Amino acid sequence: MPSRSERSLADRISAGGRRLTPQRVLVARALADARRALSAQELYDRLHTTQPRLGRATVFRALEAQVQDGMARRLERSGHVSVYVACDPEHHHHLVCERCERVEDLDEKLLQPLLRSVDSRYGFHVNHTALDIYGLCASCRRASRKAAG
Amino acid sequence: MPSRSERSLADRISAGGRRLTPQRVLVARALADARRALSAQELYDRLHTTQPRLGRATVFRALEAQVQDGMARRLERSGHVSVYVACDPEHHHHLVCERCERVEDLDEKLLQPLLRSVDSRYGFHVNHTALDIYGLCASCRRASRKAAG
DNA sequence: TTGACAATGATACTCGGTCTCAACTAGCCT
DNA sequence: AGGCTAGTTGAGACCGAGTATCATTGTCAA
Ligand SMILES: [Zn+2]
Ligand SMILES: [Zn+2]
Ligand SMILES: [Zn+2]
Ligand SMILES: [Zn+2]
Repeated sequence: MPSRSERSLADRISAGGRRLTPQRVLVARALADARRALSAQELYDRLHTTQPRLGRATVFRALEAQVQDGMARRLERSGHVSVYVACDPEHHHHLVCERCERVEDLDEKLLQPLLRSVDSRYGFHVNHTALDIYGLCASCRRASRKAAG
Repeated sequence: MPSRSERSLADRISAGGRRLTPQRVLVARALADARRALSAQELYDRLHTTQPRLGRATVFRALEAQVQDGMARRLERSGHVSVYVACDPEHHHHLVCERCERVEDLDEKLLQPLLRSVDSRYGFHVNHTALDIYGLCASCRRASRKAAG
């Protein structure tokens, strides 16, 4: 019954001239509901149990389409596996909690001083930066502090 | 003839209780001479032409050993391929030139303000950061300015 | 409604990387 | 120098993520 979010989901899929198929809706909703980064295989495993007719290649294609349509971003996680996270396309970088796996967006403005220094100190002209910060999110940090006493 | 650098190369391989084999020397020297990031396959292709007896698995193993011994670092380049670059183990991040492929080390101190902000603004406890900055190095930048007029 | 053509799903395939194992050898001990 | 032994090599089987192929299906605009 989440007709609002469902609606906008369908709209965003339809945008860009893509056909609105049940498979794409399925994948997009699953990724959005996860609220964390998942690999295509993980997503396929989850969905395949309840949707036996869903193909593996379709999941890969649906995720790729989401990336191109600005509904998700692909992160190259160490170990040569791509993971996908539902989020806006503008920003570029994430805080990834190693305990609960949640992904938080980093304010791009915080990168400006670093990029300026790179230019001035190294004469290096920055085109693109790949940055992911791993650690403990605020809530996991509180929980672990409490547990540690 | 580069007996000094050759010597220290052998020393560094021997350190950590590893046996000094011609294959390891071969791989280590090739990576050091390249002065840029290379994938295991690229390195194998280069070496295999002049050393037909060198095995593919050996190159992968030699590179992995170099990473563990602090002679090289592995970068997860986009497109699920690992590339290796000969450099010290202490620093963590690189400026990668997209024209000449050279890799330059980034002074870690430049990251401190960003990491502090992440802690204070998001309450996020940073364990580890993966950062690579892509663009044009100083010399390629000069060359391209000159060419563009 | 219908037809063009995008999308799906099954499967074959590619390719980076690892595993296995018999043959080899670096390094140590005598 | 000669031998021992455990680490290393190389060939090839294997694995797993991702892509390509192609007949079939389904969307959506006309
Ligand atoms: Zn995000
Ligand atoms: Zn957390
Ligand atoms: Zn470096
Ligand atoms: Zn350059």
